[in-house]
Amino acid sequence: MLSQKTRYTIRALQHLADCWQQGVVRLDAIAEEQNIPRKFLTVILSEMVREGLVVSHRGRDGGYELALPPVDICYGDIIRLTRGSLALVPCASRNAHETCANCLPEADCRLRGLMLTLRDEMAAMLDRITLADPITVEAPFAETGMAQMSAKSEAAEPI
Amino acid sequence: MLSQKTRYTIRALQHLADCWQQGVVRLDAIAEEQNIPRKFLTVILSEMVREGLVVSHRGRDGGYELALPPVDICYGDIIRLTRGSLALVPCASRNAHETCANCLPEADCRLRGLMLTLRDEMAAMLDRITLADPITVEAPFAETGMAQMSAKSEAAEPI
DNA sequence: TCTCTTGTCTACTTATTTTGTAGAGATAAA
DNA sequence: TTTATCTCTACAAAATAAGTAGACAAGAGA
Repeated sequence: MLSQKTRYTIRALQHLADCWQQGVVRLDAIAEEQNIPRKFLTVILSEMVREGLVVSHRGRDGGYELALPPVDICYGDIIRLTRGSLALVPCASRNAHETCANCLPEADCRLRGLMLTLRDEMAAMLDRITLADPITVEAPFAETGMAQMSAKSEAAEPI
Repeated sequence: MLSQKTRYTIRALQHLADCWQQGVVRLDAIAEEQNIPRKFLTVILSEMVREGLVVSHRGRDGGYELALPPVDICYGDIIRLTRGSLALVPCASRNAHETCANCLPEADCRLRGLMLTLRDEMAAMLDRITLADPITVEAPFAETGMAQMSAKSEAAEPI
C-alpha cells in the first residue's frame, strides 16, 4: 500500500499541476481543497521543496508552485521520492536495493525474481504517466458494474 | 511493500510446491530451509490451513502439503489472501474496497483512477503466474549490470 | 495404553512505522 | 513594523508488524 503521506503528496502535486502557470498556491488552499491536515501538509510540501519538485515563496502572498512543468513529472518519480522505491520488496528495487532479512541468497529467491519483473512492469506504466495527463476516473464500485477503464495514455488521451 | 509475513508465506508455499506429491513436509524442515522463524511459521501455516490452501497432518510423521496442485495456485491469490488486496490504495481494490480517509469523493480522485489501472495490470500478471512456474532469478544487482529478465511466461517457460 | 512427535490456538509482548502536532523561527510585502 | 506565509526540529500518539509463550490436541508406534 501507498502510505497516507504518499497519497497526500500525490494529490498535493496534482493540485499544483492543475494550477500550473496561474501563480502560487497557498498551503491553506491546498489543504482545504484536497482535504489534507494542514500541519501535516507543511511537512510534506517542505520535503517536496527540498527534493526540488516544488518551489516555495515565503512571506506575504507566498505559496507554492511546481518547479517543473507537469508534463515533466511522472508518477514513478513521485513514488520513488516519497517511498524510496517502486518495488514491492526491498531486494527488487532498482533504485534503493536492500537485501531482505531472513531470506534465501538473492540468486536463489524466486520471490525476488517475480517481484523484479513486476517492478519493471509497474515502472513502465508509472514512468509514462505524468502530472499533465488527464486521468478518467471509473465510477465507484458500489454504484456501477465495473470497468470502463484501461486505455494506455498516448499524448493527451484520457487514461 | 509486501510485509515480511507475506514474504514468508509465499516462500513457504513455494517450498511446499517444490515438494508436491513427495509426501508431507515438517514445519521444522520448512523453517530451516527457508530461513523463517519457527514459531512465526506456525502462525503462518495455520492460517494457510484455515484458508484451505494447505493441508496439515498432525501427530507423529505429521507435516504439511499443498491442498491443490501448484499449477492451481497463483501469486495473485496468495497476495490477496495474506494482504487483503492487490491494490496500492484501499479505494482501488476490487476485492476489498474501502474508501480512503481524508480523500476527495472517489469519482473525482485521479489517484484512484491511476491506481485502478495499475491494479489491473498487476493482477493480469500475478494471476497468470502460479506456484508451478519456474522463475529465473536475475543475478543480484551488485555483481552484474542489470536486466536479463523480462519474459512473459507462456506454459512452462522461465519467467 | 503410554509416550513421543508434530501441529493448533489464543493471547501476549515488543519493535517499528506512520500519522500527525507543537512551537519557535525566517522572510517578504505593504 | 506588522502581518501573512513558509521552515524546521522535535516530539507524541496511534497503528501495524513481527515474533514469542505456553497450554492443548491428535496421531503413530511400542
